[in-house]
This record gives sequence, C-alpha cells and structure tokens, in this order.
Amino acid sequence: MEEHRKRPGRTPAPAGRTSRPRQAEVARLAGVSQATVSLVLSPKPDAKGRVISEETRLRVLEAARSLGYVPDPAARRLAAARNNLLGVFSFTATFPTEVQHSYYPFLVGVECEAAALGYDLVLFTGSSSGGAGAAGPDALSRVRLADGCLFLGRHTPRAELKRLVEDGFPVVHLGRREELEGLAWVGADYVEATREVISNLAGLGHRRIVLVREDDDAPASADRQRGFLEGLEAAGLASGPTAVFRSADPQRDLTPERLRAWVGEGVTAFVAEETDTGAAWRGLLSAVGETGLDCPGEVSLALLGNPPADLAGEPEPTGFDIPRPQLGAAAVRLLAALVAGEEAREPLVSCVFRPGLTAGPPRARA
Amino acid sequence: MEEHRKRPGRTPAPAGRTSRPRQAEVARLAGVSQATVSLVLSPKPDAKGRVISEETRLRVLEAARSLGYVPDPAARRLAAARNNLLGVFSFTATFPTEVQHSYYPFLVGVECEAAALGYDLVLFTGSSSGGAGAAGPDALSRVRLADGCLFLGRHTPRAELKRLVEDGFPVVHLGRREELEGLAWVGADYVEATREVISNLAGLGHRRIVLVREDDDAPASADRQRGFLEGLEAAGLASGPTAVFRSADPQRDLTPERLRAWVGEGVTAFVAEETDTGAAWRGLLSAVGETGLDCPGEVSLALLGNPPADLAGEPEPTGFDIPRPQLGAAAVRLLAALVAGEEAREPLVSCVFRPGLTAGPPRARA
DNA sequence: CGCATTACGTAATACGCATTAACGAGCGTC
DNA sequence: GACGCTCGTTAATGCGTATTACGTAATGCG
Repeated sequence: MEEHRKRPGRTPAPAGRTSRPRQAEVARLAGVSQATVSLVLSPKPDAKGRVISEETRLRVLEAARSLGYVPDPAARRLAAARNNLLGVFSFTATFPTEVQHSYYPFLVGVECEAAALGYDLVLFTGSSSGGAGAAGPDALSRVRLADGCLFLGRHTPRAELKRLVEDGFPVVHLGRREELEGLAWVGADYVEATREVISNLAGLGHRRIVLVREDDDAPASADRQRGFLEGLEAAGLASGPTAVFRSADPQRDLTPERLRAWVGEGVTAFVAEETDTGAAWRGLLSAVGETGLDCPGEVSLALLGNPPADLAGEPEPTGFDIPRPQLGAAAVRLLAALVAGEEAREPLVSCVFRPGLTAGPPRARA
Repeated sequence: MEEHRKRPGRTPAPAGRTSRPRQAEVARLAGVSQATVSLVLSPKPDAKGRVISEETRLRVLEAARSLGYVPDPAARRLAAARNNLLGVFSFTATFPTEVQHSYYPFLVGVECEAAALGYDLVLFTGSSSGGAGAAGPDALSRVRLADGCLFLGRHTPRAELKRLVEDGFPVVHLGRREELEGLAWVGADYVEATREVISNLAGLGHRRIVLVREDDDAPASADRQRGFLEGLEAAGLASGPTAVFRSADPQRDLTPERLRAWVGEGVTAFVAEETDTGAAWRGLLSAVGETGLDCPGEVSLALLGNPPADLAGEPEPTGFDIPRPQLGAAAVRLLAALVAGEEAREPLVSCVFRPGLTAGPPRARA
C-alpha cells in the first residue's frame, strides 16, 4: 500500500519535487517550527493574546507561497477543523446523460454561492454507477470528508441520512423534507405559486380546472395539489372529485376520449405538475394534440414548473418558473451557516409566475 | 473550535451515544486490538501470510455491525496518504448561466469515469477566493489539495500551470495543448473528422468547398483547417486562396452578396467550424437564409462539430459529433494513471460522422 | 523432546495538522 | 539582581486509521 508513497519514511522532504509540501517543509524554509506555520496559516479570529509577530508571519506566508503549500483537507478535518469543502451528494448521477432530470440548474446556484462564501465543492460520485463507494453504508459516510453536505434527489436512504443528522454532521436537503426530525432543507413555495396560477386562470374566466399529476407522494407533488385546491377555493370555484387526475402513467391514461369528456363537462383549463420526466405535461400535450383542440383558444394549459429541455421548441407554457439557481444558493447559505455552528433557517424560495402562451380566456359556452 | 467535538478528551467512549463508534470501541467489544479491527475491516486482496482467523474475523464483524461502525473517511485518507480526490479547474464558472459554452457535456463523462475509478471530484472555481491561498496567482495552487487536477478552458495561465507540471503534480488539460512541455492532455481528432466530412462532400460530387472559420488561433480551429485542406487534397480538389474564409465576426462579414459571389464562382458546399458561440455556423445559416438558397438542394452545408443548443430546433446539420463525454472520461483515465504514477497516454478521441440533413449532391451545373 | 515453522495477534508508529502547556527572552520594578 | 510579566515560539500530544515489526502459542519434523 506504500508503493505509491513518494516520501520515504520520516524524512521531511528529501526527493522534494514529487510530493505536495507539508507544513514541516514550510517551517524549515521559514526557519520556524511546524506549530508556528499552523498558527500563521489558520486564521484564528479570537487570537487571544498569543499572536505571531508580523515579521515571522510574513516570512511564513512567503515560504508557503513559494512552495505552493496547500493544507491537506483530510488532516485538517481529522484535527477537528474545517477544510473549506462542501459536499454535494446526489443519488442519481449528478450529470445524467438524459437531459431530463438534471441537477444542473441547481448547481449553477450552488457553485456560485459556494464560491462567494469561499468554499470549494466536492462532488461525491459513484452513488449510482457503483464505483467508489459502491453500495453499502459507507457510500454515504464518505461525505464526512467535507465540512458539510448538500443532498439532491428525492430518494435519499432515510437511515443513512438520519445517522448523519444525529451525529451532528451539517446536512442540507434540497427539496422539502420534513419527515426526518432535524433535517435542514430548502424548498420552493409550490403552494403559493400554484395558487397564483389558478388565481390567474380564474381571473381569465375559467370555472372548471383539472390538475393532472403523477402517482407520487413526493412533497413537491403534494404541495402543488394543495396549492391547486386552495387556489380553487380562493377563487370560489368548486373542486369536485374529478378536479384532480392522478395517474401513474399520464401518457397512457390521459386519452383523447378522457379529455373530450372533460371538455364536454365544461372543463376549460388543465394544469400539470412538473416532474423529472415531465410525464404529466407530456401526456396533457399529446392528448390535446390528438384531439385537435386549439390550445390557447379552446383549452388553456398551464405547467406548474419548467418544461423539460427537449420541449424547448414548443410554445412557452403558462405557469411558473422554479428558481433553481436561487434554491441552490439558498441551500449553500444554509449549509454554510450550519457548518459555522449557527442555528440558521432559510425561508421557502418563491417561484416566479410565467405568463406564457398556453392560457387565455375560455371560449364562451355554447 | 472544539465545540462540535462530542468526545471529551482521550477517553474512548464515555458519553457513548452522541458520537460514532471508533475502531477502538469495536475492538473493545470484540475483545481484540484496534489493529485487528483495521485488518478485518480493510479488504486487503494481497493478504500475504498475515491473516486473521475466521473466528475472530466474524466476532469483529459482528461487533462492528452491532455498533453501527463506519470508518472515518478523513482518517482513512490521512493514513493512506492520498485522498481519492480529482480536481476540476475551470477559468470561467463551471456551470455558466448561458447555455452556450458550457462544460456540462464534458462533465458527464468526467463524473461517470471518476465514479468508475473510485474518485470523487473537487470543483475549483477560478474566481473563488476560499481556502488557504488568497486570490491571484495562488488561486491555482489550491488544486494541490487533490491528488491530481483536470483543467478546462483554453485560457489557462501558462506560468502557474507550468509550475504545477514541473513539480510533478498530475495535471491533464482537456483540449490539445502542446506548447507546454510535459503537459498531459486529451483532445478530439478534428483533423481526421474534418477530412471525413470533406471526403463525404466530395463523394457527393462537390468540387468547390469553402471553410468558414473564426479568427482564433486555438488548436481546435487550426486542426479543422488542416483537416479541411488535407481533405481537399485527398479528394483531388484545388484549394485556392479563397477556400478558407476567416473572419473575426462571421455574422457581420458573411454577407448574402459574398455568398452569391461564391455560388456564382461554382462553390456548392460550405463548412463552418464549431466554436463556443457558434458564430461561424450562425453566419453561414443566416446568409443562406437571406439569399433564399435552398439548403440541401442548391448549397450543401456542414458543421464541424455540434450545433449550439439554441439551434436544436433547426434541421440536423451534416458534420460530426464531438464525443464530449468520452473526452471527459478519457481525461479522467489519463489523470488517474498519472496519479498512480503510471506513464500513460491517451490517444486522440475520434469524432463521429453525422449524416445530417444539410448536405446532398450538388445541383447539376448550368 | 528440541528446535524450526507457522498461524494469529498486538504494540508501536506514521499520516498532516491544530491545539496547548511550557519555555526562553526581553523588560521593568522595587 | 531576584522577581514578576508579557510576548513569541516551540515541544508535545491527539484526531482515527493503516501498516509494519514483533511476540507468543500452536504445530511440524526428525
């Protein structure tokens, strides 16, 4: 196991160039002790009394710079300090091949905010491809290398996550997740955003609206449904038993006949939730297409979220934008606060209403 | 700085429940030494001689399981003298807001291959000022925290990179980069791919072809031009002085008149290089559009690379696909080999010809 | 039965850094 | 000049694990 070790034994740095410099080498170059180097390089705000003279300080800094010294994150962490690393852990590949279901938009915000706060990011891989930590309980525990960790994706192993939280390891979950006591999370305000969309449709004159959702118990779905119902109520509209269409496979179950039946009953607007696959929205679109109904004219459609990337060419759907970069940034802020030992809380992030082109006033009833 | 440490001082585990168990505790429960626990829990394939008896092995495993022992990654990496981290350094944000010019496709391959090889990724951002090194020239030295580092982007500071290479720090540059002695890199074979496109056009019957390129001296551009000229020669076609149209702003300089003139001279096909902005291709497309020439019919077009994301709706261009994920994967493989001390070399990655819809046989000359 | 082997374990140590008790040197003070 | 005192620095130690150099008991062999 030692074959790759460039440094032979205990001698600080004989061969020199092949290995990263250690504090000991910086110390030798600066003519001080390793402890002094540590003191100089560890920004201690509460420097009570014990300070290093400006002269040695500069000497050490110069030596460190010229050697290109960088602290070893593992050692730093082991010695009970921080290493300026925030972990990002996702349970599917972070950069999936399929365009759908990508964490990219979140990462835009995560990277930006992390940089602003002075953190680098560690991307823990292998969660899906079974590489590094294959499976097993260790897969998740690798994140302890970082000061804290951000979790993406809805299907997080409860037990492992719970363990991290209980151990006091700073963890933030991206997406509402209340079933786990003490788990910090950030989320978007789907309830309010959906309410706003419904309110808008009602304002256009729609009286009967149907929500198309998938058969998933994720909080994100539940929130939209709640916002939908609240929106109906606020607009003084009835929410009959048929107002919510829930299906495990909307693209199969949402038939043109079904659609025609609704329209025949007086339904003039449909809203679909956004999910990884966009199945609800796709199902709605194709059903409308097959029935030959004119979209803004005969039926209004709204998407509770952003359209999948491969539908970028389609007309812009009415609905709301999920501010994913802001969500990512908020998550990082929260995580950084936890790492710093603060008792922070991030409020729900608001979604932005998107007028779009798929909704308009309903056609006058015959 | 010690506030978060649950374990008071040297006692192995007095308070018990607040902290994760260590090997020492497992050892105590199993009635063996810490070293034995380590030996049992560290899968050593080449267990030459030194073996633990099956009985104690099971006892230790049982103890570990019952305590919920999980190894501390920081300690593990410290003891192993490497940290299983590969750096990714880009000089613009790794996740840019603009869709164009994104490293995303590369990262798909990087993440996947890193996972397969058992590495985690550290993302460094050029602008971030975190960690030990302040901003400025030291920014680059932060990458030493990883076992090796991948560099993206054409505008890498030469001096700093040189320093890393000279120090023997494993570095791989994504994209051909030969001007720096000893710098490892991986690249796509633009020469061959371009040659193939030209050969294909010649096969269709085209006799006069013009290359539209931007005014950039990047290797990627030079390679395409070289492949273009070689392709012409191989097909027995003349490459007059007007065969290459080089412009700093093709969208401005590539006027409809210009295009008409070429067509009048007998040019029947145009190829454009791909760049971050896609300016050459955009210029070509808009000029053709304005002149009202029918694309596969009257002129053939080819794109030496992938179209920008915002042109996804357009008909698929003839040309070649740059296998970005494979490039990323190849870079990671090379980097991993360097980290392991091997003297590896990755060949150029081949691009894949894309038939597309924008090229066809030339219309018979009048 | 004596000695060489082998099989199993363990003590000791290193890994790189942070932290803290202790130490030496300057410097007044009476 | 012995004493306290502050300031700057260092020696020593611990963090949790991997590894190596040794023991010790069991076994093999003539």
